[in-house]
This record gives sequence, structure tokens and C-alpha cells, in this order.
Amino acid sequence: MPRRSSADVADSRATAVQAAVDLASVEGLEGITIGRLADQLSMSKSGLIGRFGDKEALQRAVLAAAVERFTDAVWRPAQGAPTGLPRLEAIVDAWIGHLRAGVFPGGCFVTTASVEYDARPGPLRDDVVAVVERWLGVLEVEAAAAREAGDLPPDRDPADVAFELHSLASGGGVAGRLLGDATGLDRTRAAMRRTLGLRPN
Amino acid sequence: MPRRSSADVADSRATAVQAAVDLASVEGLEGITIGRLADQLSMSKSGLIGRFGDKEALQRAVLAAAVERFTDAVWRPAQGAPTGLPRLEAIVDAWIGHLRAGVFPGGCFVTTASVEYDARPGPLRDDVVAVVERWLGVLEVEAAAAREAGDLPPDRDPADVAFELHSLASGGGVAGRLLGDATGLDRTRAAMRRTLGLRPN
DNA sequence: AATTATACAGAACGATCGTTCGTTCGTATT
DNA sequence: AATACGAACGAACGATCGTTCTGTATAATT
Repeated sequence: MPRRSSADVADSRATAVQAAVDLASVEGLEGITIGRLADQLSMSKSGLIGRFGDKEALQRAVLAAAVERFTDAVWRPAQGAPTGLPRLEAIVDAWIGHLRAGVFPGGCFVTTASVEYDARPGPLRDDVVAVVERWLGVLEVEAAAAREAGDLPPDRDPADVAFELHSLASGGGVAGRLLGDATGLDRTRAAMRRTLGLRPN
Repeated sequence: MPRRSSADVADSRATAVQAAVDLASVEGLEGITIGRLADQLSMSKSGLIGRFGDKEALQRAVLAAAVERFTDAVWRPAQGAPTGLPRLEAIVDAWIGHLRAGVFPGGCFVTTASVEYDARPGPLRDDVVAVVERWLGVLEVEAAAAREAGDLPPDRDPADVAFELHSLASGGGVAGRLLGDATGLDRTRAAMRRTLGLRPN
């Protein structure tokens, strides 16, 4: 078996992380196992962990990669829409589409991580908090722009809107997946549109 | 150390389950460990597992006990209110109060379990599905009664209302706990009241 | 009072966990 | 051509996992 050329090294690390994202999407970040992941990648445990240092570093890399996958699927495509309510509407559509497409085989990654670490301190929890706060900030900025444009009631708190959208996507995604019911995402989308004061569509 | 009299046996089993509920509330049902739980209860691993047969039976007992704790805290007190919208309002208040009181030290138990098993088949997943469906059914019945009484728009789907309330409580509870922000539950309560068409209060 | 049943401790099992170590071997540098 | 670097391997580590088995002290039954 030939060793990897140094040009492939970055690729192999990325490959490992992507496989770990899919695994952690189902089993959770805490459910990642060096042995199982190494088997799946056909490498040795030591070869795998050697790239990252220790398991926690691997988990943090996995979280970062998952966030990037989410950003690519939800945030980036919506940047084409004008700021404010139209962009929020585009985000909701991309968000639901992302959940429907099963970009993460085990459901929204950040939701899983949030539940895993919401009561467990440590660097991973801090990372998750930062990710969620950043996303809520993005939503809040757009909600504020929508209110300024008169597309949301003047007494509507943009932070409330952001929190509601996040809660609905998070809770709705889990419930829909758990119940195995395709209407779960329909209901979630409708609820998110209601939050934005949009017609059911 | 004297052996337990047979009259205390049920108590000791219940004690073990209650301790396991608190542990699982933080670490997840899958995070329960016979060894740690036995240590915490000052018993041997074999003595603990002997009461339940195997770990899965323990986990199922833990889930059932957690549901009962939730039922006592949220459903039962709201039964005093008249059916329909008033009862839904009472449920929302009890629900938020329950989350605020920290009845589960690690956040809503069913939410944690839902995330753990939403992509993992097995008897435990089936139990969780049954629990969630039952709860959604309860909410839906009340929403239907509210609509019939004219307290909800005629075109409002009771199943939608139930799903929305569940999603908001689930997602909002996690986000609020994660961000360590007391306003998270305020926002969640406001969103749930908005779902029911109630004034912000 | 003798017997049966039960509740638990203690030890051990095979498996798996994350991690460390020394070694090998391909690639890059000098 | 000689050397240095780094990726990956295989073996082994101590710890912990869930489970099983045996022994024993107690409670319940006869």
C-alpha cells in the first residue's frame, strides 16, 4: 500500500472530517469513536488520531466542517436576495430545503450538538454557543432590516424573530425526523412563515 | 449492611430510576452508565442491573419515569382549566414554569431523547415516538376544542398548532439553556402565546 | 424451625474506549 | 547520494463498558 503524497494530505484530512460529520450527525459528536471512524476510513486508529492530536480536536474540526456545510446550503444561496424580509424568506426556503434534502443524514448537526452540550461545560460547548450566537446574529440583522423597511411591525423585537426561527427549525426538524412524517417540515415551514407575517404560500 | 426488606424494594428501584433520570437528563439516555450510576447509588453494578435485566430495560424505565415527571408538572395542573384555549394557555404557563424550575437538570428529557434516537432505530426510539405522539395528540385535542369554541381561526389546523407548540418548547428550551440566557424562556413563552393568538401578556 | 426465594456483593469475562509508543517507508531537501 | 521529515502502521497500555456467574446474607413461606 503506497503512502499518501504530501499533496493529498490535506484531502485525506478533509475526507476524514467529512466522514466524521456524517457519523456524528447520527451518533452525535460525543458518539464519535476513533476505532469506528478509523475502520470506516480503512486506516489505523493511531494514523487517524495523529492528524488531529486528540479526540477533542477532531470533534472541534468536525463541528467547524458541519457549520460550513450548513452555511453553504442555507446562508450562501440566500445572499442573492435583497436584505430584510426577502432575504429572510429565502433563508427559510433554503433552510427547509436543506433539511428536506438530508444534507446531514442524522438531522441538523447544530441541534444535535446543542442538546449534547447545553448542560455540559467545556471547549466544545463554547464552540457550539459561538456558532448559535453567530447564526442568531445573522437572523437578527435581517429581521431588523425588515422592520426598518416596514415589512415587520415596529414593535416586533428582531431578536425575538431570530430566536423563534431558530427554535422552530431546531424543534421542528427533530420532531419531523422522529415522527418520520414528511408533513413535519411542511408544518415547520408554515410556522416560520407565520413568524415572519408571510402568507402560507 | 442489612438487606432491604421486600417492602422497600419498590422504593429502591424507584430511587435508582430517579437518579438515572437526572443523570440521563444531562448525559442523555445513551450516556447512562451502569458503573457510574451504581457508584452514585453506592451499589454494585451487578446489584443494579439485576433489578432491570439489562441496560435497555433500565433506559426504558427511565424514559417512562421522566414522562411521568413531565406529566405531573405540566399536564396535570392544567387539567383544572376549562378545555380549549384556556387549558392550552394553562399548559403553556405550566410548561414554561417547568422549564424555568429546572425539573430536569439537563433540560427537557424528551427533547434530549428525541435527538438521540431520531436517526437510530430500536425499541427506545419506538418508545420516544409513542410518547411524542401521545403528547401531540393531547395538544391537538385541545386546539380542536379551541377552534370549535371560536378561540382559534376556523382555517387553523389543530395539528399545526400542536406541532408548533411542541417545536417551540423543544427548540426554545435547548437554545435558552445553551445560551444561558433567562430571556430565552421569555421569548419562547411569547412565541407560544403568539401561536395561540394570545396577547403578549 | 426448616426451606425456599430474593437482593445484593464481588470477581471475572471479552470488548471497546482513547492514547502512546516505536517502527517503517515514501517524499522532499540538501 | 545522503539526510531529514512526516504520514501511517501495528502493538500495547490502562480504563471502562455491559454482562455473567458464584457466593451469601436476609426475608418470606411452609
